[in-house]
Amino acid sequence: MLRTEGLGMQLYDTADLRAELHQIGCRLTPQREKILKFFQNLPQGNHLSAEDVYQALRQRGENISLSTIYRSLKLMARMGLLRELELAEGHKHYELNQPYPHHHHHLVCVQCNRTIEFTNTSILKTGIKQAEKEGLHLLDCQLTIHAICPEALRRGWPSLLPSNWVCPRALNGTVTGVITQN
Amino acid sequence: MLRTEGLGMQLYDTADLRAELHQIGCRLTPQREKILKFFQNLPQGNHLSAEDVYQALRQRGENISLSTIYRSLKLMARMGLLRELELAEGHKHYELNQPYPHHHHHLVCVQCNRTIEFTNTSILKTGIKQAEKEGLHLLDCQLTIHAICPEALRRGWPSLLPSNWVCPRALNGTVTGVITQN
DNA sequence: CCCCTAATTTACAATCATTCGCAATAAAAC
DNA sequence: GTTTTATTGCGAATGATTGTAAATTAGGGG
Repeated sequence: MLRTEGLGMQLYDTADLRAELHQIGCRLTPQREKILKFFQNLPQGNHLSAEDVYQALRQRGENISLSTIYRSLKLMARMGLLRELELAEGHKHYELNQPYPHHHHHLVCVQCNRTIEFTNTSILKTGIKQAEKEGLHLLDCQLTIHAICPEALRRGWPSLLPSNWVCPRALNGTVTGVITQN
Repeated sequence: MLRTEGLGMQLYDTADLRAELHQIGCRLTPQREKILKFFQNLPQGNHLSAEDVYQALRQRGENISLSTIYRSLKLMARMGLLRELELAEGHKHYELNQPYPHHHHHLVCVQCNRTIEFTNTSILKTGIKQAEKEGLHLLDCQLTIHAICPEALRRGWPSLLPSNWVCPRALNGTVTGVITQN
């Protein structure tokens, strides 16, 4: 249903989501629908934790329990609707799992946690090919590059950084959101 | 020192490790040396948690505290000596970060946690290029493919699996260790 | 070779993201 | 509508990981 090569989706409306859920014996609940909609309306480059989603929905007057958020995020990640990201912050982050034209990867500075998104179609192709070769159904495919910025290196690293020092790269705009083409 | 394109290493002896540590203001301790040696003598395909390392060293009569294991693993991952893997088990796993000929990636079934390793040189090239482009020093670069095996899909998924059911693919040999060439 | 200082280890406590158990609720099949 | 069974919500529990403070040790300088 609207999938591109088995990975991610373009747009899921209520009926699509219900169908997808029913297919695996699950039900469509208002909570699940709201959570997915929330991600679908989020600007590119947002990586949210369960707590983030909880707070954001709460501010919109939607009182969905934190447990339900956790359960829904995990479920949707396993369905391939969301991507579970393991960047550098010590807890999982989620984003919409988008198909080809928007499918992207992450470059993270382990010192300042700045995250740069970039696209690369050959990686996706590799993922699809590899899953197919093993006879598995692809859910997600992400290249994560861990790196360290030169500013942090120069200051002495990893233990010599004064605890109040902030990596200069972290100050250039937001932590996430930059997209570069390959 | 023995690096290949700035990623990973072939062999680190005591002097190399000391030099690398000193360069960033850290000291070579017997604990750190033993932990790295331990990983260097491990067969390909092992992904160990901090607890695993703790137990393994303890069995060899090396009593290194769990805290030290945690700190050393993190330090060495940040140095690019080890890779921190976020597969599907809910805790981090580590393996030696090896350069080009042995550098590899992971395909994981989110249902049975079976992990398949595969190599692909173009991905490493992409990682190197991308880090360079952003002016960052590359530490690691890993493609993680999340997928689900057809056996689990057929049984109804994700909630219909009886709790005592084991995905058949999980029974084909060990959970980790298979290497396929691209 | 010994001293000194800062880095490190250790044991233990603390944290904090995530999960669990269970009663209450509500999809959706009939 | 009734029934079945997935799901929610709450609070408690879990468990990986990190913090703390005292004791130890690496390694540079005399």
